[in-house]
Amino acid sequence: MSQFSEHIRNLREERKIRQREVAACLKADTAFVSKLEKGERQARREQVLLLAELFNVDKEELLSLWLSEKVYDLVKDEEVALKSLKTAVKKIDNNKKSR
Amino acid sequence: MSQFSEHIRNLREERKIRQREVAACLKADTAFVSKLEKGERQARREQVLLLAELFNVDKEELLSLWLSEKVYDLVKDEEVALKSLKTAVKKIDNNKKSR
DNA sequence: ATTGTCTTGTCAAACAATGACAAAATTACA
DNA sequence: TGTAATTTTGTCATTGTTTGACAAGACAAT
Repeated sequence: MSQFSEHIRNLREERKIRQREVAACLKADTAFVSKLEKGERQARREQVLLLAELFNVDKEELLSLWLSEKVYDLVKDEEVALKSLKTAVKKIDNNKKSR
Repeated sequence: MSQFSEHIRNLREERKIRQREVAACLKADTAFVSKLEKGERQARREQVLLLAELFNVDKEELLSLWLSEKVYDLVKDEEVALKSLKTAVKKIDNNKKSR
């Protein structure tokens, strides 16, 4: 269970819709949706946008949550995780300034 | 050119060794090393450790630089990059506390 | 017991990454 | 300039990973 997967499950349950409907929106089957909601599969970017539309939530918010999950997965097993993230933040800050 | 790739090139040049020797250390060919140094290939974790040994630098430092590069690559094209990184940092902080 | 919903296991197809090779380009220097 | 060493580029088969489909099982509600 990840932040993102819990979130989309919550959204779906709040709206009282079935996995089948989410599946239709993503053109996938319910097994796939089940796995998304349990964090056993990662959504692709395009799917995140479709979900945001379906649930009528802010796309940037949902994308951000999705991306942070991917980042977390990338670094979670490393001692140097925090340090690396901070370095990455600096790099992005620098790029922003120079643009 | 990435931070990491520039760094390993600098290390090599400081020590005045050839790509051929780096290649031997990694059991690869010089073409591969060239690409590493130009950021056209990403090193694997194991290779980073070998490089740290070869250049006699701190493994954690080098791993950290390598990982931050991967993080950066993951988020660099997204508007929500910074926000996502900050969310990931929080998640790691939380995990630390709870352990 | 039947129906609808969700979950699990498995697998082939799609996709991406790696490392090898050959050949071209560049550099060093006799 | 010639040539030997080094580095770079392009290409490609191999390998590894991810995705989404299917079938079957579990669970819940009635």
